[in-house]
Amino acid sequence: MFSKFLNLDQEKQDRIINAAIKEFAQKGYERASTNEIVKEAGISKGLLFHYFGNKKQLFLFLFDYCYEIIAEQFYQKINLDEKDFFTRIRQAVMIKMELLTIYPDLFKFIEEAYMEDSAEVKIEIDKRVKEWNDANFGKAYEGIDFSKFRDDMDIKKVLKIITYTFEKLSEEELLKAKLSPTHHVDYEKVFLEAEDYFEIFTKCFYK
Amino acid sequence: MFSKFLNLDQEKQDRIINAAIKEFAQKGYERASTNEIVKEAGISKGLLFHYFGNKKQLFLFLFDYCYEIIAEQFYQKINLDEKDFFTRIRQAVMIKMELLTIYPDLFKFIEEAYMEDSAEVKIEIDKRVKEWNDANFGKAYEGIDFSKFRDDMDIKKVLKIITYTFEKLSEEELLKAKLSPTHHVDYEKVFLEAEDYFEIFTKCFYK
Amino acid sequence: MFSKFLNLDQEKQDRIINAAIKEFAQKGYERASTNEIVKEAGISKGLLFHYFGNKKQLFLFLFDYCYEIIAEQFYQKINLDEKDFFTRIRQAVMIKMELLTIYPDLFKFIEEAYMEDSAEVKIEIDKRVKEWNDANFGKAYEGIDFSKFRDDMDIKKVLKIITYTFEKLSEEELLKAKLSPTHHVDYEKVFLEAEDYFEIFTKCFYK
Amino acid sequence: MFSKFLNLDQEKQDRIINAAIKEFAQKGYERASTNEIVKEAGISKGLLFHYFGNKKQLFLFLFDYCYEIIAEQFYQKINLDEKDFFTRIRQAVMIKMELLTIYPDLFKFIEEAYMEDSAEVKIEIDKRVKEWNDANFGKAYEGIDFSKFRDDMDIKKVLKIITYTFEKLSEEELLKAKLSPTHHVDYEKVFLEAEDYFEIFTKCFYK
DNA sequence: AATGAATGAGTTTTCATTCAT
DNA sequence: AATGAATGAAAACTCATTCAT
Repeated sequence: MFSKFLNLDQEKQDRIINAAIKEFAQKGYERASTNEIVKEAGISKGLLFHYFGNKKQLFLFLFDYCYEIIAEQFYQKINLDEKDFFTRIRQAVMIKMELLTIYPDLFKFIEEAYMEDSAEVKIEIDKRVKEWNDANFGKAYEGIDFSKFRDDMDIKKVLKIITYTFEKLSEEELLKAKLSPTHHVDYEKVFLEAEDYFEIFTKCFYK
Repeated sequence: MFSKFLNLDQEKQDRIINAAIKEFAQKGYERASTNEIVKEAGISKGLLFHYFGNKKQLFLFLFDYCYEIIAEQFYQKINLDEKDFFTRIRQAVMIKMELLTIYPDLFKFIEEAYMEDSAEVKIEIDKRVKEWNDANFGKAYEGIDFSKFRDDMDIKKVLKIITYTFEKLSEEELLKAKLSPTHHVDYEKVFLEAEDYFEIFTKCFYK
Repeated sequence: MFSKFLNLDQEKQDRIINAAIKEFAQKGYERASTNEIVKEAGISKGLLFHYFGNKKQLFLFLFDYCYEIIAEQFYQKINLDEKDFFTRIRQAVMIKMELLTIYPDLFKFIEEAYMEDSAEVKIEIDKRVKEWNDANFGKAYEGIDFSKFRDDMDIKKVLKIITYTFEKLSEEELLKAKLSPTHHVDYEKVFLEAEDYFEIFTKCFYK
Repeated sequence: MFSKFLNLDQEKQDRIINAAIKEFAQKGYERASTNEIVKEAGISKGLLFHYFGNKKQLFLFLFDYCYEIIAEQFYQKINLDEKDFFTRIRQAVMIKMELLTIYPDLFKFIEEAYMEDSAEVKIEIDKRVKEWNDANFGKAYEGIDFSKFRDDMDIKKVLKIITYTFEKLSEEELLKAKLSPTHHVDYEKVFLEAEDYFEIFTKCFYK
């Protein structure tokens, strides 16, 4: 599919990818300009289309690219020997924060992509997100000692409640950051707040 | 502000509003075409701008319009005499579903508006959402008997967990619907699933 | 022609005239908006066209109106008993400056009108200017004692040289004023400079 | 800046330049339509903006282009060895007339540009005119034998009187031409009239 | 492979003028 | 006389995509 592009020398690939991610992250799919991308990447107009066919395919390629990098890094850093659920989740939250500071553009891009509602692109993104979630949900919980959980509740639903809560919390923090003048997330505060929720969940869901 | 528009006969107002909501809901702010809106509404190009000044003001007008209708209907239908939290929430979920089937376009539009990331419009929408939330969060929980909740947990965080869970559940159901061939939400299934969560929450959070 | 308009009570006429002059003076013929004019004048859209037919006729009406007021004032103030040419010219320059400070809008409008190159309007304006000049050239020089001038030169050409010089000088000063930050003409400096030219002309053209 | 445009083959450049000059000369900046220009030039709408960015830049490019051509031709034709002021001026007038018949459109465009009062463009044009005048005023009078002039008058003001007179004369002739049915300047008559003025000036300003 | 000139349908917005009331 | 809603052609400008070189 993108084999022509992937055969380029790494430096050129990076130039193009970074230029494109930057533009999409800043302006969203619709407003992003392929003109700006080629200018920033220092390549010709025709070449971009030679490699990616059209804007949509470029966008989806980048989405997969970003997702893969982040996922790979994530599973490399996480310690799957840790059996306690909450310790594992705590780890995951910290790693996510770490990656956020290392790859802010990739996260920004992914975040924008999630919210993209250009009909053309949304369905494709949603499909990919679903696939990724299905594939990785199990992985993230690999080796967890679920015997610590109460027996009188559907454990799948319990996990969902926990996951939903942390997802919504981080969405809210990102929104707050966007509306604040500095645009910065106060990670320490977030982490402290998260601890409170861990405590509640432990009380509720552990035996 | 929009007094010229609001003095029109209801039928014409509706034609314009429906055409605009449809277009924005389908394509998002940026891609929506004022050309399409006037064509669908059967009015001239100039008239739309005579009433609304520009595309952005039209969009924000529609947002307020949709929000007001839905909120008004919601608070008309909900029974604020019901003191039990979960019974109240159960009511709210049912009313929301009912409204979703009566006004699918309004919800679709609101949903898209939330996710809009055209910088021009996003900030304005976020502002409005924050105001609405601040104003209505208290209202929805008016008269609730919070003494039934456990005393060893921060009740605000508990309420957040519950709210987040139901929000995420409905987001997921809407996404599933979009990806399904029929585009329909299976309300009965959703309701049954919700019951399971109510049970878990009651066990966890009530004394 | 404009009898409908001229039968209005003076106050309403003035409101309309002032609003229109202001708009045209500020933006020129093409960019001036009839919308702004009616808003400023506090009348309806239809009425303006009821009185003046179209934008062009309104513009030409205003041109005549301004010209008449200024000319009338000018010939009222000038002392036609003064027989010496240069004293008379000196008077004329001073009166013009005085009127410029009393009726800045009218002058600004006239000035803009002269420079108007909307083809539609330019020819009409040029025609009127020519007519006015022909009619008034004689009048301005009424009673002048031309016997003081040298006999070996065509006096008509001599007068033209003098007139051209002062016209160009004031054009240049207006341009300078426009390019300066304050937009103000330094009348005193202009007057002193004019004196130098009077001296040269007296030396050259008087016996 | 306009390097993309200047790399085109001459024929295409000319087509575009001529179409644009024609449209601007006829209608002035504001009323000129880029649509008409591309139609006349036989190029696509996008291309014009690819080359010139926007209407204003196109206009200013044309102004510089016209000015340069005319100035270059002028200084190529004028004989700077001629030391007598009036002979030199006579030469200049003739060359200007000659150029006016060779490049009527360029002159027309420049003339309209001078008078342009679209605020957007006027300031830029005025700036350029001032620069050109400062740079070329000295050049035109290079090598002139000013010792022939009377010593009892400020020579700078004398030169201004002479320049103003000829400028106004040609303005008047152009206006007459515009109002005449044929639109043609009667150069012979103009030249004869100019001779009369030369005579007056020689009598007045030479020793 | 690589270029970048060229396209043209598309966008939002403006505005003089009309006309039913 | 007076209103102002309604029109729709026209404006400047954009941009993903193509294609000859």
